[in-house]
Amino acid sequence: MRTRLKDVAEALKISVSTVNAALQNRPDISQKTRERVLGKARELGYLPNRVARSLVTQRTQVIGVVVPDLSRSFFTEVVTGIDEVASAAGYHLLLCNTREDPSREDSEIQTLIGSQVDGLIIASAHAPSENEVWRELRRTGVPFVLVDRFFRDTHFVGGDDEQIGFIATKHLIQQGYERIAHIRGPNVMTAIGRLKGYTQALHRHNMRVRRAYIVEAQYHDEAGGSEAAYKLLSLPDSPDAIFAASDPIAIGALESLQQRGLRIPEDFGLIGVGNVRYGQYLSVPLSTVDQQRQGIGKKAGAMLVDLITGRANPRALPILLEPRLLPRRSSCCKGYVSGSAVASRVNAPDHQSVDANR
Amino acid sequence: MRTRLKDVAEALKISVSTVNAALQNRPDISQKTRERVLGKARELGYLPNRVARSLVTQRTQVIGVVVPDLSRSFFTEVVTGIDEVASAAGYHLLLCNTREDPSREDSEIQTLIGSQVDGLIIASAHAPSENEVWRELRRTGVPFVLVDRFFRDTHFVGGDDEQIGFIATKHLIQQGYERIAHIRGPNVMTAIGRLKGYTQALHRHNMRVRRAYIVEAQYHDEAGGSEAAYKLLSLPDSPDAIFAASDPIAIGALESLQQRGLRIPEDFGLIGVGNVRYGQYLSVPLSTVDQQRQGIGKKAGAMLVDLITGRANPRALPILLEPRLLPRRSSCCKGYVSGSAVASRVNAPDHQSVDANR
DNA sequence: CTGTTAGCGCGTTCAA
DNA sequence: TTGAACGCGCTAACAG
Repeated sequence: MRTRLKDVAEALKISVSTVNAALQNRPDISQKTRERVLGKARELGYLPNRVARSLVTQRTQVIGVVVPDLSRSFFTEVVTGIDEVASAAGYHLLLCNTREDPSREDSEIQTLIGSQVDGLIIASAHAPSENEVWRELRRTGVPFVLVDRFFRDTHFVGGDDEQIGFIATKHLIQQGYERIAHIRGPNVMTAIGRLKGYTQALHRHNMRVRRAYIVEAQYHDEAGGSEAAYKLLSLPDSPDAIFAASDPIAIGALESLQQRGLRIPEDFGLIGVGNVRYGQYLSVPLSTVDQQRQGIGKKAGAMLVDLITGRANPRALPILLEPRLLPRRSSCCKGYVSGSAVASRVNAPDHQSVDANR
Repeated sequence: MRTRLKDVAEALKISVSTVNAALQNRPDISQKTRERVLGKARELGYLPNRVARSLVTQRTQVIGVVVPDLSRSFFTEVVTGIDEVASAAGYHLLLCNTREDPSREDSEIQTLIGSQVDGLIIASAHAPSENEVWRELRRTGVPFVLVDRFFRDTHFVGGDDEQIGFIATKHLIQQGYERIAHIRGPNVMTAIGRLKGYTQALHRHNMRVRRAYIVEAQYHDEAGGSEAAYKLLSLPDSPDAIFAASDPIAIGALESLQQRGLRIPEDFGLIGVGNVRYGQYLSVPLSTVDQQRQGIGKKAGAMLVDLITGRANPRALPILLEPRLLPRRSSCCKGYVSGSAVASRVNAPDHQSVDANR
């Protein structure tokens, strides 16, 4: 059913290794045989068996990709970025969705190693402490790059979360908001970094950090964002702006704000993170910080390919992509009544259309 | 560096095949040896080499997935659905992004076949005529399922596009709109089906189909939707509602409508297709038709797994998932002034939160 | 230039 | 209950 090298060889009454050499365009094969081989191979529909090839070459041209949640746009965009550089370098992606389950992550990584992937890109679901499997990874020597969640002494590519928190908060301050709250993400690196940036920006501008102004939600949970905003608005001395750790949180918050009858951005400022698609088409165009999701994927893919081919520095050094502020109407600006003044100021620095579609 | 069966065997001074048998939990191995083997295997960090295993078993436990554009949410949601059932059945996904390039699709499918994938799920970039590679697919006997784009005599899972077009248009008619235009997608099956449903609905309600009311845009192109709507509004007898073939098109159209100062839904009705995330949070919550994207992926995955394991009917029969109308504010309803009456009517049938997150 | 030979790591006979 | 031998399809020495 499947044509093998041997079938081509027998049809031509020559040896397997000659066929092989001809198909590899090796120079030590006569033009005539090469043509005969190519012709017959095509005629019989020969396709090289990459499994057999991998067994001997010890390379699969496959990169394992491990993500915690395929249904979140962050990860699919990262995967898209990875695929772009990986496929250009001749690699395919073997995809694993761990659904935020650390034990599943461990077992998936093991089967990926068993699959002889040439390298791995992992967005880990593990808490910072329990990094068991990576000993295994190190032992086998499979090159791997972490994205989104960082661990010591590993190759890492991610957004610069402190910067993200810092520029988002600073932006709100500069727009004249005075009581800035933060809806933070769960207890993972990225959320911690954004929180840190938030507090730093407040300090830098001599504003105090109030515990009550910091509430938590899941990154992808609009309802949670809504609740969190509701809590904040119920405070005795309620805030006049929110830096949300993600766009979905911000979108949820927006609902609460609007239900409360608050005018945005006049009464209340709002900014998120992630630059989700359609953020600019929301009932109030949402200011956000772009983390360069595809860029993270591309960098990670490029780094891994370099690691595989030995072109990269095997010393682990983290790469942080610079975030970009995308001010839109939801935070621009307190005091403006509406309309064109804001719109024109907002359009210029908005890189969305340029970068989101590449 | 990598532990092999042989290494475990030598460490234990027993034969490879005994180790193998022990690891497979075959009953004809004594409890004692089994434990010794398991212990040593764990100690040495043995992971079965799936490449070698595949070479002999002729199965890889890998499903090839071919999509034309990873950056479109439709395909990533389908992939998510596929992964859900595939991983549950013990399969991994080998992902290929063809970037809408038919020749790339052909070559990718070939390397996937060469990779000995156990099956393929393909969202084809090919125009209906040029189905070259599928002879190859048929010849090799690799089971495959098509999604999104249909071809004769193949296993297919997709949305019911005629239904989609029909119920969307019918909905606009029932809401009292009278001059209903259609921004159709490009010349592919899905767009043709939706167009057909559109014309059928008009006929059914004794409304005429006007050529000028049908303009074209790319599915994922908001700017194109915007232009298309602009054209429609420039018509002498301009429409009072648009059925857009996708949500992004509808979102683009929405911009044009608002720039024109039209009140939605009072002056103008709008409905899209796809149930993109955040559609309900847009400046006007967007009515849409849910195609069940993840459902398509799940069905396709389940069908392929059945095909691989021989449980499925090898006769090709297309599966069309039933679309669901999600009426939101953008089309509900002409004559209503605003607010709560609409909102409450709209919330009940909105399945988004239920289905989008599974 | 072409053919022969020897593995890659594992699974599956069949003997012992 | 265990071990030896063979083959999956291909690549890479080396021999002719």
